Amino acid sequence: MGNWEPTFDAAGGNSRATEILRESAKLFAANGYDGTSMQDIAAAVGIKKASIYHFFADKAEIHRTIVVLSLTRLTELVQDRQRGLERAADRVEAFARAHAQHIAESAPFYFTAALGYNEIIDPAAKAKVQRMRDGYEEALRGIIRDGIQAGEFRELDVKLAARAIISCLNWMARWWRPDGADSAEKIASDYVKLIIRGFLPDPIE
Amino acid sequence: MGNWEPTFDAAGGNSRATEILRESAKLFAANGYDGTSMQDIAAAVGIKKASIYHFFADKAEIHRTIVVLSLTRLTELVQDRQRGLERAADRVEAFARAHAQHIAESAPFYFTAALGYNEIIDPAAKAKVQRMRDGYEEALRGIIRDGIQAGEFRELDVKLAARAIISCLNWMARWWRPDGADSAEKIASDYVKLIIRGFLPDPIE
DNA sequence: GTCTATATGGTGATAGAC
DNA sequence: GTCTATCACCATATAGAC
Repeated sequence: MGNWEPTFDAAGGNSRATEILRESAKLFAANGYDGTSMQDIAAAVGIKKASIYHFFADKAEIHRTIVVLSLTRLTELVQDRQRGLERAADRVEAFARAHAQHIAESAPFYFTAALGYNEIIDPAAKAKVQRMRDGYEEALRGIIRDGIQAGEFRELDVKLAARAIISCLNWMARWWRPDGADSAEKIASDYVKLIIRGFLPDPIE
Repeated sequence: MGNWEPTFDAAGGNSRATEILRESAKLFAANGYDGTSMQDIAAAVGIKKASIYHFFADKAEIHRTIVVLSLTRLTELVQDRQRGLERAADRVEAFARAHAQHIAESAPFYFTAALGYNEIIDPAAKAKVQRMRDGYEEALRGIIRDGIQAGEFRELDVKLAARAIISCLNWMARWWRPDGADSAEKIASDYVKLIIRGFLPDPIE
């Protein structure tokens, strides 16, 4: 269904654990953390719920693992895709398209990672996720800063600008569905072009 | 804590019902719908949980009521605040500021309304909320359309533009906290100005 | 590694006294 | 309008056989 699946193999290389993570991600996304029972997960995998505890200490650990893996994949993706491009506008667009690709490939998975990490109770894990998210945003800020330095963008509030774009992308994960008219990547690209260009008409010569 | 509270009185005029709604809103926002038990709500109000059922048929009705009241208040607020202004840019900004005011005044309350309405199972209520949200977005689209017609904005994708601004506002409800450096209204205003102006420098004369 | 069986506790909701 | 008492259910998690 998407190439985020293989990354799950990083979680120990165990195939059954991978299955549990994958099915859990779908269920968490569809029904929420509390709305998903261990019984639901077991049924989706095709085992009994007690068997899950052979691989994960508890339900929270499943969720935590999903969030970290998803954020790791997201960060890799956006970094890779913008690298090599010259113009800052193109780099921002590539960044956004990569984010959108991650949403499209792993809608349920992403959803949990980006929006549901509040469920993480463990303080250490929470801090780690926060750090990952900060690093992710900082990557976009760096691109925008480069654009200003190159004279391609005006002197603007970098933090605000990065936040505006990421807000559009994160919110998109809430409403976008694969069966819609436009692909996630197209919408992301349109957002970026609209925001970079602004609403104002060309000045009259 | 905010002037959304009086609107609760529309819910029958009963003071105890109002208390239940207010405390529930806070708890839903803090811990989620599933993460909030009838016991939690009762304790916050200072009654026993069985008493809640004298005012509301079930837990879902409490949530549904909160969502509808919040969206009603939000729609009134954004409509009122932009009326009378002339320039489309000012009207968009007033719209966004009003939305931000609603977030600031009733952060927990708003949160539930804007982001948690997925919890609504009842199809009729769900449709109603969807209609209210559509009406809300359409109000912003109307302002942008006016701006294009007046030549103040260029010919742009109105739906996308409205969605971009609302994405920023909705996402802000996720991360903004009253003790931060900037007020919600200031951030909303900055978002709008940034997006309307765009990232590009003035053309060299 | 997977199972059956079960411990333990919290949940939404109801009955009925006052 | 608020209470006590309780029901029926489902949750997470564990024990221990195979």
